[in-house]
Amino acid sequence: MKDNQDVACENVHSAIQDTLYVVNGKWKLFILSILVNQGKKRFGELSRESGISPRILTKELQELEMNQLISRTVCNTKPVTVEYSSTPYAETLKEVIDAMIRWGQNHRKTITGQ
Amino acid sequence: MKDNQDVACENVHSAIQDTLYVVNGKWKLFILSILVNQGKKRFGELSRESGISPRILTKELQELEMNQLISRTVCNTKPVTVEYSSTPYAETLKEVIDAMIRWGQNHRKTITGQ
DNA sequence: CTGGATCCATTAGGATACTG
DNA sequence: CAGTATCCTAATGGATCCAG
Repeated sequence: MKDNQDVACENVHSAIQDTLYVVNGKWKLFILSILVNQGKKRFGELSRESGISPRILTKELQELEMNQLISRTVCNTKPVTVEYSSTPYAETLKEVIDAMIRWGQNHRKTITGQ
Repeated sequence: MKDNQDVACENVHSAIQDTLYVVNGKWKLFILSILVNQGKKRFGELSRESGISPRILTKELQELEMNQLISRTVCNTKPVTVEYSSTPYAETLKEVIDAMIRWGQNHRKTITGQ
């Protein structure tokens, strides 16, 4: 294991940085957790439920779409509505998201003294 | 599971936000991954290996220490050296760290076309 | 309804030089 | 060696107005 670790050392470091680069900031993993766990949402729903202002939400959604983690569908309604949903590729992040949810739940118990 | 999800919905959201609040920024999880996987490091080692400038590193380490995720030990050397190491509580974050390392490795393969 | 445009305040992050 | 001080840039976030 030591040997493995030594040779893999550089890769391990760049790996976690690669992930942090894709899901950087306060919002991306949060948005993904909503879409992955609850399915598709419209722009307004996301804005309301997350508390993210439209300007920031637009930017975050565009970056997530660039990384193939969400898809954007314009609906033929009047006025137009737009649905965002997580892609199959985003499902591969579920392991990360779930681990963070579990840790957050446990951490809250810990700091509030159970 | 639907029922569970509905009642747990608010908690799930705040949970991931709680986690993101503790390990916010580009560096905290990266620093933790080094200390968790490689054991204790001195300030200078961390700065060199991570590429984080001293000012930022100091700030990040202080915040991690405040959250009981790392411990700081001043050694009786001349000149003084300081060792940082992950705490047992940081081990509970290993699940998150490892998931992010695995995802980053896979993501790199994906975007470079395997 | 979606989301772009503008303006402004706050914060995060980086480079460099310097002190105990 | 460890960490501060100073200075600066970029990113983040909120408010509001507006257009397709």
